[in-house]
Amino acid sequence: MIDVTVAQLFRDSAAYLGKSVRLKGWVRTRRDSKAGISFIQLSDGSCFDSAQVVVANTVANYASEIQRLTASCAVIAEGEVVASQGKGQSVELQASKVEVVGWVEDPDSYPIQPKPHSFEYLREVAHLRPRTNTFGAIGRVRHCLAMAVHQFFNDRGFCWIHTPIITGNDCEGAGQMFRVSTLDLANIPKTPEGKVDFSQDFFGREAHLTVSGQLNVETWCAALSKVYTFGPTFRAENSNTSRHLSEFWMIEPEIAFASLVEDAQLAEDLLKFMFKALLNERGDDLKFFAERIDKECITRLEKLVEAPFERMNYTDGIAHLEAAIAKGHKFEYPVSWGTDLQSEHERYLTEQLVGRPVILMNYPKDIKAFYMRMNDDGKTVAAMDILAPGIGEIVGGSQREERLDMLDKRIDEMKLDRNAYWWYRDLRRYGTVPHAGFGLGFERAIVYATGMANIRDVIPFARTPKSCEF
RNA sequence: UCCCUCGUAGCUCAAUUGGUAGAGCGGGCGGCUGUUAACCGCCAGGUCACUGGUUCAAGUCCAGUCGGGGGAGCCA
Repeated sequence: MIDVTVAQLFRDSAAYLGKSVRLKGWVRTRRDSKAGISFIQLSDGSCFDSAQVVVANTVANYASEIQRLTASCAVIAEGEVVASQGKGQSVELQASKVEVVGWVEDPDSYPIQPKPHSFEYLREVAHLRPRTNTFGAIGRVRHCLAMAVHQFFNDRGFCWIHTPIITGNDCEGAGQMFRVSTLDLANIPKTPEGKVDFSQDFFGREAHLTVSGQLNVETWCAALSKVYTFGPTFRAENSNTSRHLSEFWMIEPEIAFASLVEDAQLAEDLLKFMFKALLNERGDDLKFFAERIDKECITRLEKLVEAPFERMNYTDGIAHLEAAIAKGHKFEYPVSWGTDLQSEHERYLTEQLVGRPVILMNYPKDIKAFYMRMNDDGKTVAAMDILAPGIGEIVGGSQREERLDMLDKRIDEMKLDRNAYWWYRDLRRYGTVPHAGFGLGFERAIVYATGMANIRDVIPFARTPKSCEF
């Protein structure tokens, strides 16, 4: 008797023919034949497909238990692997014994049924949705992409740096932060001036959840040369869209002795590596997404992997948009050099003009962060965004300002406090070096790969404003 | 936060100008079949999101509240 997963059974079906094996999993459906046979679709999550377990009425608990099995009952099935007499599967398990490990109480109201459910509904039963086809596939795709990220960087000599989740910087500059505190909310200590006395808080100062590991990872970049972070990130913005989460995962590489050109190439190489791995390893799940979620998803990935990304200066992007307007294309918002692109503008460039991902580079300094490197024209900074059809911005990055005088100038211009950045500024005082990096939204990459419409459905437990039930 | 939209059985949805609340799936029982989202018959299952109002009469009209979704902004 050998323990096998469904994935192993189908991958090496010829080798298992005639062998006695044990499968463990959950019932998807049960079909009865009153001639004395029941068919159980058994899923263990190891691959997209479920296995067919054939149970004859000669099995001891056939009438007492097998015929009472409903969706999601947990069972252990033992028997011989035989060639299937039916269509739909190459092999099946001819059961000699089926042990019911866990029943479903009140099958009448069990929330997951063998039929399509709306994703909105499934979010309300997030603890049970992994048992559906779609979310099982999401789980495996997510894992595959995460492993590909680590393999990509490891192959290229990067070190994975575990940047902190809790940060004492209230100056990371990427948006609203969640406060971390152990103060008694009903009895908050105050200073003589009437302000909250954070010196009595856990860390003796204000603390928040990180909105980016970039500033921290730059310190390790200035010693290990090639580094990256891959971890959770938190934004307390009141964003209610299909592209935003309050807690999401981000990949942030940082490379020393590098410019924006190498940075953009790294981002392109990473995305292509991730999606190649997905095409190679999760064909079963992608096939499902192509059939049920988004017809284009496989061809879109194949196209992305093959063709070079389009590179375009911000200034040229504006020119393209103005040309489109001249030809009669209507945008809701006006286009002019110096303003940030609206969603509709990004969509036009990547979806209509190019039809592939676009790397937009060298943005006006006034719409970008203080740490981005000033270009020689004095008007633009060495920033880049990668815009992807269907989701918009998937990567945001830049070459960092490595010259202390220029960095200080930008900190002052943006009315930030130099002292708050003392250790970040130290990096420019002690062996500074040109360096660059970017942030890749992990869930946005999954959305792109699968064609799932809402980012809340590509993370196991979505955190969004007014939503933290599970 | 702003704009739009939706809320009816366990789930997916229907219910005409305001006039007794319906189907499919799922569940139970029975039938049939090496079945494939199986099929056929019967049965059970509803505070029509909540609160108030208009009306002889409200799932339907009005107001408010709560919740879901889409779009925008912010960004990844």
